[in-house]
Amino acid sequence: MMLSRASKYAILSTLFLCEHASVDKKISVKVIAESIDVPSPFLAKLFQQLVRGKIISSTKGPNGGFFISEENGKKNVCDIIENIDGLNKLNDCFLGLNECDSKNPCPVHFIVEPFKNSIMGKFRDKTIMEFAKEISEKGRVLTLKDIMPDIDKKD
Amino acid sequence: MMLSRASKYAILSTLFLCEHASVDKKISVKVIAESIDVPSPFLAKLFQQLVRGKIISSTKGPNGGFFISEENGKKNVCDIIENIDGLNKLNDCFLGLNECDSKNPCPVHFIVEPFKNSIMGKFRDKTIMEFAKEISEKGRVLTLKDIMPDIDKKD
DNA sequence: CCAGTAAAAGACAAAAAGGTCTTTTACTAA
DNA sequence: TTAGTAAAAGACCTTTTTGTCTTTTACTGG
Repeated sequence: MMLSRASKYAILSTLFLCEHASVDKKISVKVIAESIDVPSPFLAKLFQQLVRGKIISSTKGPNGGFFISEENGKKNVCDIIENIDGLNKLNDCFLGLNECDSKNPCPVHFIVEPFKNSIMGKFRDKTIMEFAKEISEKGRVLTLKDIMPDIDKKD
Repeated sequence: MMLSRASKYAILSTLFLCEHASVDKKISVKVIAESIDVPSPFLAKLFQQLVRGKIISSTKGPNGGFFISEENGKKNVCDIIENIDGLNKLNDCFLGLNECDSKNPCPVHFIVEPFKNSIMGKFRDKTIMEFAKEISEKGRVLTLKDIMPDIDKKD
């Protein structure tokens, strides 16, 4: 039950887009990659997939870039994970057993289960837009480096 | 914060040894590998490391094999994880941020934190021997295939 | 002390994850 | 309509993880 680095990048950068981008303020991979501190060609690849999965949107050309459409904003974090890792990754047994449930639990099943439910709940209950909003209201910074580069003054 | 397959194998097979092996009933890699349903040369490698880390014990030759000494039995699950993956693997931020604490939490920090504490507690509070005992008392089977091969009738 | 057994050691192979680079396509503004 | 910009696509490389194989070493029972 754990996320690949790709998923983590995807979650962080999508939330980043929620906070900082919109239809008329698109952001390029390079800028996001630097803000989130992630290799940009790798992020570019990821973004292609997220676009195909309708998690984020993009337009090419000058003033092009990535952003969150209204439709995109309604997705939730589970959708992101599902799109990159497949949702089962989070549901899989902590110790890797392929049969593991309350009837036939692995040694740590009853420790892990409540957590899984709690986190999946959080990840499903709110849209990414709500999630991002909640985070920014709590004064939480999404970037690794808490220094925000001057994205906002462009345009 | 997640385990490699190696760690999972290590935990399962160590608990298996706790239940089924002792100084005068050593078990070979092959038997364990089959019971736990794990590739045996891979397990063999892992076991070498676990022996070096004093998590399990071994003797070569006829009637040789792996077992849990009294000293070994006092280790806990964290020791196993630490020996294979390094303990930080479990402590790392869920989203991969390298700065993530209550002062500067990642978006899911407060969801993940209680779980981490709870599971680490469970993994540290009991020795592997106690852990294994508790599991078998609860009628819990450790193997993937709940069919136990006929290890017990040997010797 | 010899034959056989089982782990130790370490070289090797395969697959997956992570990361990079180049070319093509689409768009926009001058 | 053309020049430049930025994503799309896909080939390619690197590292890590997982898994295999062969040889050596240690022990034991006869």
